[in-house]
Amino acid sequence: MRSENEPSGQKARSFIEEARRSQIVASAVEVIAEVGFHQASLARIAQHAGISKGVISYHFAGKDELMTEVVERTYGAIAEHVLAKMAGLESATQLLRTHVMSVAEHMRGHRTQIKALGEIFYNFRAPDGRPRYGIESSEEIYLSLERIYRLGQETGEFRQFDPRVMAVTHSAAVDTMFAYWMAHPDHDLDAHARELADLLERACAK
Amino acid sequence: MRSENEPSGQKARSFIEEARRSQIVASAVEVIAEVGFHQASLARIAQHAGISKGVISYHFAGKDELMTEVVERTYGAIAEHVLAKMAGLESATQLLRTHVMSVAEHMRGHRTQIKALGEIFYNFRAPDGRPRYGIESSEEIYLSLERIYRLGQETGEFRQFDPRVMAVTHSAAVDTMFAYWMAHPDHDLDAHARELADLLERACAK
Amino acid sequence: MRSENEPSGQKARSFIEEARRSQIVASAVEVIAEVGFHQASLARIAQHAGISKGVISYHFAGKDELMTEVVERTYGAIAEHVLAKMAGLESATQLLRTHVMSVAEHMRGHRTQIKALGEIFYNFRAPDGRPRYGIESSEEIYLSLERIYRLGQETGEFRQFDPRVMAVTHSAAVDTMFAYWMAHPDHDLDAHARELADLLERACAK
Amino acid sequence: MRSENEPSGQKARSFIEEARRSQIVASAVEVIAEVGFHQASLARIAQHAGISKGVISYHFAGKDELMTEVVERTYGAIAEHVLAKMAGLESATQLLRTHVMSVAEHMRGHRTQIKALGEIFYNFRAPDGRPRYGIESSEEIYLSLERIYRLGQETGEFRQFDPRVMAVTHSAAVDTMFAYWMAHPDHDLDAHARELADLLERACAK
DNA sequence: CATGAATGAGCGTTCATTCAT
DNA sequence: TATGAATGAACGCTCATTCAT
Repeated sequence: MRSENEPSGQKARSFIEEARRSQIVASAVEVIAEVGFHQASLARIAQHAGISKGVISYHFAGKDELMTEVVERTYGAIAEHVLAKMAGLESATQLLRTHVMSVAEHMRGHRTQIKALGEIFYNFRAPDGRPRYGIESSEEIYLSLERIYRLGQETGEFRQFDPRVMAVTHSAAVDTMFAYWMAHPDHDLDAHARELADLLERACAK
Repeated sequence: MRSENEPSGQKARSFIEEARRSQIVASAVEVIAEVGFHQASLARIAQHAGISKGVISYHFAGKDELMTEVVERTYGAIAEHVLAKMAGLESATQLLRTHVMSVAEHMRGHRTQIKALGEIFYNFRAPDGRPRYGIESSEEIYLSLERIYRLGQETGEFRQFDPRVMAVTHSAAVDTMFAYWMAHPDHDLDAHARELADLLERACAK
Repeated sequence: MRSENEPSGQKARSFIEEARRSQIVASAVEVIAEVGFHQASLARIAQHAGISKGVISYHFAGKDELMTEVVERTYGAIAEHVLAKMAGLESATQLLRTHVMSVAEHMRGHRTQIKALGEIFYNFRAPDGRPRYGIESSEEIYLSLERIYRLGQETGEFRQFDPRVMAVTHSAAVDTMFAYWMAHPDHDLDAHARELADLLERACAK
Repeated sequence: MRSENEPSGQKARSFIEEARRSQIVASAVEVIAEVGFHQASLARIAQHAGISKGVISYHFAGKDELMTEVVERTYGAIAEHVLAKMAGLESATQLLRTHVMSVAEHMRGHRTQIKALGEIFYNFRAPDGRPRYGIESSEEIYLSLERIYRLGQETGEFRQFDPRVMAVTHSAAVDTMFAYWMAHPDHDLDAHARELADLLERACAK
């Protein structure tokens, strides 16, 4: 196991190692998206990547670490894209609409990754049986969205409502927009996003 | 399989059998809710019920039939409750609000069942690997909700919008209200439901 | 278990009991012939007979006793038929030919029974793993056939040869004639029997 | 399954792997010969070989593949030996006698293998319940033997008879010679083979 | 670094048998 | 007599993990 060699914890990974990790993560994403979390065995992931099972064990402490890495990379990519789009905007309405639209935008180009992300969020559990990423781990998102809704209330753009309920609903609506689109690939994602933005905007309006 | 012991093909289930099936279904619900679909092995379900593994195989053709039964019973109970509450209502606004409120009402008394239901919906797959209850099987719900929203548009209560997006969002918001409440048991479910009803009502308002 | 009630071992079976045993044996024969010895579970045999599994356990000490009964009844029927045909014949050649022809005759009307018999002979094993009816249990047949061949040698009809090899070969040829006919139902069983009788007769001729 | 660990699809088997497969096949042969096909579970075969159950699953796709391999290796060895002995012979009488004698010769050194082969032939069934190697799969042998008998008829060595009946009988006689010898280890196999060759030769003679 | 090999626990399922009613 | 119910062992198989090379 790699970590045995790095008691200090932070030694930089070699280029080769980084490449292997990326390759394995990519393979994991594809396999999970295709066959689901539980059918995505290390054997299948290795086979899909064209490497031996042992390689995965060598580069990752276990299946858990691999899954965690998938989540971090995939989730990070969404956040990066969305935050870039929202940077500089000042009105709550604009922020709200931009969030919905930019997530949809990102979805279109990253179906597989987001599918895999959802599978892991929903299925990955600690050895004690408790979900590793329960809804608790959405707290960060809820806080971000709440900030937008609170801003709108402060500026007077929005009526008074419970920002937490709005954030939870907003988040759920966006996630399900993705799931619906995955199940109905001909569905017009852009139109859905626009309708959803309207919906949320009106729900907040005074 | 049960029929091994029974000459006649279609005999109604005996009282004892019905009791056992119910007991097993109940145990399955509890185990699934606690450890998740995939960790809910027949061995665990049997152990939890205090019976031997073979009993389950005796009363159910297989894990599939057991899961199907759990879904039918649990989902049926929700539908029954909600439909009863909505019966007789005529205004789309009332229907919409009642749907949200009555689902929340039911949730409060059936946490475990609904948790298990979600696990099965999300994780149960056919032998070919395809989800048994994918988002496709929400079609029925979407159609029901669409009917409400269309009614509102026809009566002039609601503005023009895409009823499908509204239905999908409504459904997601309700499901996530449940998940959020499960993760935060002190959360005020009723208040959330009321806020959500407001939110949806305003989103539709002219 | 029945035998518990009859320490003396020989109490006559009631009419009802006899009927049940016959019914179960008949069902066992049909099931074994259709799906093979190992797939012929008590459950399947009971289901095929339209009775509950428990009935079999009640009337037979176990699967072993049932199988033994099938063998005895089926084998007895063949012996009865063949011996009747051979009764009164005196020349070894006639006896030999009649044996082959009468077995074939019986086969035509008892495909299922003989198929089942073969399955049991070949597959039925004692708990220690040893075949219950190995080739050792053909000893009786071999002795009968040997008697015919010895007779022919004594009367001068036949040349000198090892009667045991002839008997073993004769028996195998007849059994395989059946197996071949089962696999090729359009095969002309009578013609095969006649050819086989010729073959054996010539093999013995001076 | 082996391929899990192997990137390239068609790589030749390593020496070690080949050794393990041979070891497992050998163990399977011994266990099958001793306790019969159906009692020969993977657990027993593994235990007999002194390895864990998983090893078998690792080297063979499943029980089916293992059984198929046993058949191929064992049957191949017989064919090889017999064909070598028959090569170059031209008279039908010689071919016939050599076939019987060389099979017997091979039997003497491969009791266990041939016993196991018989078990598999008779008991191995496809998932649909149909025998994997029924009497139908003896067709190849029948054709070979028929060729010999036809040759004899053409050259005038043999009288006219149905070559198929002769082939089926020949094959059955040889198989049963083996079974008889297995049950009676003191039986003189060579003498039996010689007697059988005489028997068949005379049965064909003009 | 990477591999192939091996492990052992756990899975869903089948089945002969036992037993109270 | 007959039944439905229940048991528990064994089955083939999957899989994350470990390890010598």
